[in-house]
Amino acid sequence: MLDSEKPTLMIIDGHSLAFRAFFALPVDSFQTHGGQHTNAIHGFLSMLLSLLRNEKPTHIAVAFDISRASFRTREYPEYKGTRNATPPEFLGQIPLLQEALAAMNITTITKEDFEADDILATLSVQGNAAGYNVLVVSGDRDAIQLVNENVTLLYPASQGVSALTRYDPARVRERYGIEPEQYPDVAALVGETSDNLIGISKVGEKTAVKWLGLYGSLDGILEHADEIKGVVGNNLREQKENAIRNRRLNRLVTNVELDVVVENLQRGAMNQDAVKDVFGRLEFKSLLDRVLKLEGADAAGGAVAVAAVLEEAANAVVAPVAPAAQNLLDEELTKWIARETVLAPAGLGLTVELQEGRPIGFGLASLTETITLPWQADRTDYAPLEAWLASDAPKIMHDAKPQLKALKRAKLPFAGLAVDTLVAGWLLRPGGPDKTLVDLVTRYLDEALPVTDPNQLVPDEQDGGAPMQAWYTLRLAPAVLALLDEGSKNLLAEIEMPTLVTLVDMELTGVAVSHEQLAELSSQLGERSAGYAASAYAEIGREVNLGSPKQLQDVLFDQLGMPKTRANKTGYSTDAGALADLQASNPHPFLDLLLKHRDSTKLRQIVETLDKEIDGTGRIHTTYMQIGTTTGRISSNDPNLQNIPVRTEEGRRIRAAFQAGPGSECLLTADYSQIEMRIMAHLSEDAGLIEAFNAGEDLHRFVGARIFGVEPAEVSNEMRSKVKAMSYGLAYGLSAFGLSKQLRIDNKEAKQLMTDYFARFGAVRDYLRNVVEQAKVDGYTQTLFGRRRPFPDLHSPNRVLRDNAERAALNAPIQGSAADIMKIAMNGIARDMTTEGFESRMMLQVHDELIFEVAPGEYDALSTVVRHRMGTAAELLVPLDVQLGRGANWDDAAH
DNA sequence: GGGGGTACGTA
DNA sequence: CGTACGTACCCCCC
Repeated sequence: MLDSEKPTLMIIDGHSLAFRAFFALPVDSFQTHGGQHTNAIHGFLSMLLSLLRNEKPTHIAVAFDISRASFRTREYPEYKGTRNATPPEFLGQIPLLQEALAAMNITTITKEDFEADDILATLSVQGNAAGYNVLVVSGDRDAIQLVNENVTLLYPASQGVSALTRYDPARVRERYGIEPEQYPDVAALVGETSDNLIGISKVGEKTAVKWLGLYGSLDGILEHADEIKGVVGNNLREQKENAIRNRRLNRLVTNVELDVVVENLQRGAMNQDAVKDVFGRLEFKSLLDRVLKLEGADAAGGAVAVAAVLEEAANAVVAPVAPAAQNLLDEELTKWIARETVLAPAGLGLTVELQEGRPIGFGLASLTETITLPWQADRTDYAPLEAWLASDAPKIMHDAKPQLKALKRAKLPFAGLAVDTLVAGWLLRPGGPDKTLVDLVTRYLDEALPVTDPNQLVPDEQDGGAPMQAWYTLRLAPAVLALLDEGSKNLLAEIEMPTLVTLVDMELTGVAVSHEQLAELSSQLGERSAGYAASAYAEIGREVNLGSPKQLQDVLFDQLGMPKTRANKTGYSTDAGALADLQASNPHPFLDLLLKHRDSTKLRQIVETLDKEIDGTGRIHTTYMQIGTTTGRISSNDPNLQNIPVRTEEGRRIRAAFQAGPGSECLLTADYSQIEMRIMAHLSEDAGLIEAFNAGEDLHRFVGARIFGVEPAEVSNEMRSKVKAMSYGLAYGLSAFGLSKQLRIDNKEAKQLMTDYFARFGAVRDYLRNVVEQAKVDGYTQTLFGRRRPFPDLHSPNRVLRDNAERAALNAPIQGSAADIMKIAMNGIARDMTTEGFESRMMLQVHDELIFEVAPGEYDALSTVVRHRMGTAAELLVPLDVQLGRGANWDDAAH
């Protein structure tokens, strides 16, 4: 039987998880108007609802302790004796929780003289024997001993209960270096403070694991106790009774006599009235929504499916039902691929099933058949699959990037990505809500993608396994493509799909970052912030949270009596601009200290975030979001490497920590200078602006000379910075008001500046006006390479919405064309680097900048490729200027 | 724990 | 009353 066909039994340690929830959630924030505390119940139920949604257990039970007393306390009265008295706020929450569970038709189990753990152990053994996939949910590490091939432990990842870590045997081995059944031996040796079980002195996890590796078990260790040297050896011999006692007590009982059998724990319908009553009394509004939605989801899904079948029947068309997956090998698989490829020349659907970034299975689909292929890293009998993956045979995928990353990690060559439906859907509706296969299938096929087999072990799988996903993806692709205009289809094939493949390599490559430098920087910034904070407190004679806008308002506007700043939703602004205004009108040392404190804490926070992301090889791997923006840009997250500071000296020290990794020679940075202004010159065909770029003169100096009627050499710094702000602001829809504010000049002067600017560069104004007018007619804007962005709000009666849409519309073609150009350049560079066999790697993209790690001896050749590809990515009326830099780190490599 | 709000880093 | 993002913290809610 396949795992996915087995029923799933979920057994939960109610007491341990409720107790964790109690400490994870603030007790004061969760109480009813009647004063009943509810934080433990809330936390537990919230976790439970997530589990029900993600894991879809067919059978479920929650076990509770009856009291602290059990056979263990009779045997060893000190057992759990160090525990503090149960907090009074926790008392009383358990019966209410049990009442809520009863309303949800979930069985709760208790057993006199036993702990909840023993009930879990007993049910786990029974479920395993009866052929269930068993999910044990517990906050007690002793449950690790229950893990085996069919039993997975979900253990809270941190203090709370929201994130659960899956412990299967492999994960236990990885985390503890032992087999699951050996865990009690480790715990017996080390001891368990929370249970008041004292272990062997000086023996920690490392030593215990080492001994187990040598002697296999606790018994083996004790037999060979004489062979163990040193102080720990003595301790073992002297204190072995502790270990023996601990082992006796931490062995879970697997034959507790229970009133229920596993088959009777089947999930049934909730009693909705009872649920509403209990949740109502607990005053859980959002949880009630969630629980009713969960219950309703099954029913609604069924209704839609029935309706779809009825409708199809009426039309006398065969209902779209995914073909059952076949499992083929060797010649059969070869034949299948060959045959279906001929029948479906547009491509086959492919879904790589992942677990923690590794491939664990493949789903292939033609329109009429699907194939399922489980995968293990060491298997070698899938030659036909590997050959097909590596070939140019077209593949149609959904959200291919993580899948392609996984293939690369598994060293499986891949080629032939024809369409990614996620990206195609984004081109159709950038900014739309479509993020998943379910979203797109609903919208473009008007079908409900079947909910997965409820026995599925993998969480968040709502779409029916890899073969079925592949089948829906294959059918979705033409539905989406049919709605794309020719330009967008071209953009998809020529720019976006190659970009996706390029990003795969960049993400896997990552960038080397010095932990030492970041740590040093962090401590310096930490000391600095502490100093600023102390001085700031001294100025106002008390300590406040400088990070709290609310508390700052008290200080500034009440205590110091400063004039009110710009209003926002929660009071008055305390942002850097507002504080600078205050400093000008009401100078006070506190303001300056506050700004400096903000600056240093912000930088420190960035440093800390980055430091945490450095992996075992000293590198940081960001994830690029190809569909993350409405304009066509790429975004970066976890961590965001596109907003690393650069403007201040301190910020640049962070960049200096990004360096050429071991074995490489240096970093190369390449950026487009003023690409958006160049695009404006191109699109507007403004003669003055084109001349400015062709003159080779400093742009702002050139423009300043025209506007102020002086020679370029006579343009002062002040004039230049005004012109610069004006030029950049243009592409954002800047108003005279905004310009005056930014430059801190009066509105009249700003207006004059704009008038003078457009007197010389009138085509720019005409172009910007025209973009908006055209967008009103078409309903969308378009970039140089045909990327469209719809703007429904241009006709909104709401002035604010309309104005916002106008500014976004005039910016979209400019920002978007720059994004197109950069993507074209990246793909060209990646292609050249592959075909010419470079060892160097492209690592980062920051909108108009690329960063490479240069292999020894490759700098000159690489810089030639980069300059060429970036410089020729588009043919504009003005040259594309590319600045290159070289250095040992990102800061040095900036020119 | 999660959402809204504010603030701020980048292009 | 300047476009496009992502993240962290505070605060308040459940």
